[in-house]
Amino acid sequence: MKSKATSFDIAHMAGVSQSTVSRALSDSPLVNQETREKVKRIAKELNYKVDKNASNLRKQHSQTLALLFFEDPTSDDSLINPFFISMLGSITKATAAAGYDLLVSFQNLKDDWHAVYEDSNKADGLILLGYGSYTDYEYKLSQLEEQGTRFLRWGAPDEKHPGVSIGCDNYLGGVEITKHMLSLGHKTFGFIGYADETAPEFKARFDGFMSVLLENALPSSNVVQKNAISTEAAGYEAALKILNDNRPDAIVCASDLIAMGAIRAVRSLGLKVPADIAVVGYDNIQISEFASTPLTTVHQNTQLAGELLVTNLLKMINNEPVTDYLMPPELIIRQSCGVNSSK
Amino acid sequence: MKSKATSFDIAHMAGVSQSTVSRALSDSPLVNQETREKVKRIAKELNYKVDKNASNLRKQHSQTLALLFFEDPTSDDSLINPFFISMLGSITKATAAAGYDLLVSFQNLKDDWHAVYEDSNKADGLILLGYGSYTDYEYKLSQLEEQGTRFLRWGAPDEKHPGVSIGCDNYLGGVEITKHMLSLGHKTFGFIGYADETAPEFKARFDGFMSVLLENALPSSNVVQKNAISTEAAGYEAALKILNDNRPDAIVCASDLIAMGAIRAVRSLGLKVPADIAVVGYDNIQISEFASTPLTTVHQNTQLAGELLVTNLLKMINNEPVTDYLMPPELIIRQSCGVNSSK
DNA sequence: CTGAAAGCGCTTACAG
DNA sequence: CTGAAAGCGCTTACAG
Repeated sequence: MKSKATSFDIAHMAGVSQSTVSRALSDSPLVNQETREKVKRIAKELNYKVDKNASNLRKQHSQTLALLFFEDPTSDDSLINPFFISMLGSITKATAAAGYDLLVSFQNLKDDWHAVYEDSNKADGLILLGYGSYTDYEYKLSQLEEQGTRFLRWGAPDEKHPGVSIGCDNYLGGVEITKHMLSLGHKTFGFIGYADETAPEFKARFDGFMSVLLENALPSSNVVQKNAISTEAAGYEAALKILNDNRPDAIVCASDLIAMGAIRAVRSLGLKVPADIAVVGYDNIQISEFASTPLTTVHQNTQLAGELLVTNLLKMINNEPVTDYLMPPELIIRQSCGVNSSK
Repeated sequence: MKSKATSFDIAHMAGVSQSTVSRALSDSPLVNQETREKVKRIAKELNYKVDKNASNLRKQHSQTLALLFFEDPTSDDSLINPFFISMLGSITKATAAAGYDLLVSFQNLKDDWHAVYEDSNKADGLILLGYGSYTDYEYKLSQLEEQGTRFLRWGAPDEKHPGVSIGCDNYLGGVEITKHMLSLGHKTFGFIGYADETAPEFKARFDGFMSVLLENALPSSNVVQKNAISTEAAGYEAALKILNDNRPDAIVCASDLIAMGAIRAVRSLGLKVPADIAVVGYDNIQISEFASTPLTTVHQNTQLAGELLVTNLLKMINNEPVTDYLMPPELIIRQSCGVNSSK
């Protein structure tokens, strides 16, 4: 293994100064066309690549964005929430398109903030990605802000939280899905998913759901809500509890994973989806389309979300103003509610 | 935004030299207990973090691993192969556990190798992850090696390829799945998936499959093979072609995604899985469990794979010897082949 | 145990 | 258009 070439090696071979090499390689207009070409040719021959550490140290920025996944502490190790996974792709691409590198790390919302600061040091900006409540971490967020770290949070804008956030309008998603249910004649509901501050996304969906019921003068006795984390197993358990007590027209689930479990629960009692009980999910994860009964759900445009996150973070880095943004949700009607849309 | 503190600031405040600060912070045994504590306290107060660029430049290594996804050029943008996604989690964790950072980038196998070299410059080692053939890229791989880059390839070891690789035994996977089919009495088969060098993983699965048929003296006229890339749509198309011509006992698919499509095709003709036709997949992606008919498939231990990839790459970086490794596959029997295992 | 000094490989004013 | 020089913020021999 030969030691790597430096700009001095190239300078030597090209018979110019090292400064000129640096200029030529960065396409500075200050350098003669001919010189530039010669330098570039030699650099190529030597398989020379600028040392990022040196370059970044000198330039005082890292040309790197960090993506911090805050894991759902409840979900098991091997199963990352498919929704986030799908955002990873678009974030990676948007980052690369902007000429930045992407540092990815998984964080535990509970304790690993030390690592966050570490990362904030290695990156020009941070993207915070994770379900769940940042409520207990406002303090940390403030500290991040105070420290001058540029960061963007995925999630619903919330005046209680420092920093700007980009998210999907979960309230509106809940509204749309519920209107759809009502239009199909469903009147009594189960709702599965946390509906409190520990899961702001779920709560927003639930609130949207309830608002439509209220609007339509349906009594709150028409709905029974059960907490559940976003897993198939939790959805199954919760659905079973609901079905043991009563038999609503429909079960509204705070996530697709929960919905998968709910469908299994319905079936396990010998009932059919959607003939006996309708089920809706949220997220439009890949499974939802291929499920035994293709799931009616709400799509969140992860492609757009990733791009928005990256371009806005870049704006922050360039000291341009950035504001909260809420993306509209998109209702995807499939078979699990009793409507058969064309495939 | 106040400018970041440096080790000199701390040195000043602590009344010691900057070298001592550096030593104290890195827990050098050379520094007095009391001094260390004072320095650390002040560092904490100032929210000081070592500048990685400076530190890495000085130490001449980056303490970073790069993960390069080679995208299946055929798959659409938004859908990353779930199998790889699942490896991302374990790789990230293993990397973090080793105290390294992870740089993630998506590459196009075709042209973006420039970026690979870039990355090789920013990381101490590279993990190459992607389906498909590296055949055309041997040259690039050699160049990487020549350049002294430490890299590990995910995939079947292959003497034609430079570098060491860690992979799953696809041949054995094909063997096991086929033995299972035979034990259920299936005798005629469709096989969906490329079975040539462009897709070495698929080919190995196919070869394993064929070897068992041969062993059992089944004529090759008992199998019809159709090419397909790893998508639901391609699986659907290919299955339809097979079913239009003949009606095998079972369809063996080179991936779960293909199998999902095959199942849809079988159904679209009014046939049932597995009653009329058995279907098997490969990968054990999340969908396979929740599919309309839970899929019999082959599990690849992504958790282990990720750890193996990281620990072995770290060994390479430390100049320890590393050899190719093939992980055994694991047959997961569910309902799509006609056997009802306990859930 | 501690400090002064060198140097990692760049970029970019400064001077010509 | 080009070169000589400074300096980004560290780590680590070297000297005490």
